[in-house]
Amino acid sequence: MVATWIDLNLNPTFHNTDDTPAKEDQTSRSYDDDEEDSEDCSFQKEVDHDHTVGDLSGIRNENRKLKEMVTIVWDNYNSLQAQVNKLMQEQEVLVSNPKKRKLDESTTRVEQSSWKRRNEEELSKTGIQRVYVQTDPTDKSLVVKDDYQWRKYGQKVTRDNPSPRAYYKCSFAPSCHAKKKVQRSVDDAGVLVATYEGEHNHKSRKQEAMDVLANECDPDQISTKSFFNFPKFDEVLLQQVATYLGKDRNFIVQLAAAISSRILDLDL
DNA sequence: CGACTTTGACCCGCGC
DNA sequence: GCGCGGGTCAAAGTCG
Repeated sequence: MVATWIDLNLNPTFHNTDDTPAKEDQTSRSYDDDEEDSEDCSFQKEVDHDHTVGDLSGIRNENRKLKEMVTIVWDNYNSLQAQVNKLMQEQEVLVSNPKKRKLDESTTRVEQSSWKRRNEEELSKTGIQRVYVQTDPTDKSLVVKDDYQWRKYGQKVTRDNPSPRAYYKCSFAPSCHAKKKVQRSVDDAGVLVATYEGEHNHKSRKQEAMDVLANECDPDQISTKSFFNFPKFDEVLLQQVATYLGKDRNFIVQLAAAISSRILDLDL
């Protein structure tokens, strides 16, 4: 049994698209080898330097591609989330307002949509935004993860809902006046309803991460130090991507194949 | 030890 | 004025 250490880090060799292990072999030479052939040490340094520069530009390209992919995934996620919220709001309007439901049933589709639009406009006018999040119904926590950091300051049981309502302030309070209320839906205990009030006067964690990433991609800002200190990325997004990839059979099969081929390479 | 959560008490607006 | 209910405060507890 050969003990094999597998480097699962996103090291500079992962983007090596031409599948030439010769370069990798050069960089992974042992220190003993370097001591033995000290004559061509300077030459070796040059080769290593060129190789490192090549690696860095490769990482830079890879970083750009990843950023583009993440942006696309994030935009798709947001548009889907907006559609879900819209549907949930329409459903809640019909359930929570029997008078309006009766009225809506007897009116035309055009009238229905115009009334709903007015309702949404009223919400946006007051600066209140409602977000619906599907969660595990058995999970009793009132936590809605978003790009901001919140501090819980109260919890109340309200008359119209057996589920308690949690009150959050932005962690940057009192300088930031943003607030949110989180309560389970009366109709579906698996749905958390987050009501946002006020606007943040600072950047979200995602925006900060994107800024850092943008700086990382800037060729003028490039340094080996910043490359290996991977930016603090949006945890939620990362978790979602990880979950998605974990469910993808093809990805798992390809990952297993890549790992096994790497093990075989190391044994040889 | 600081940041955060919990929870009972308090405040305040609204309807009667 | 009184009671009710939603929102907030603040002390105590918890956690890393």
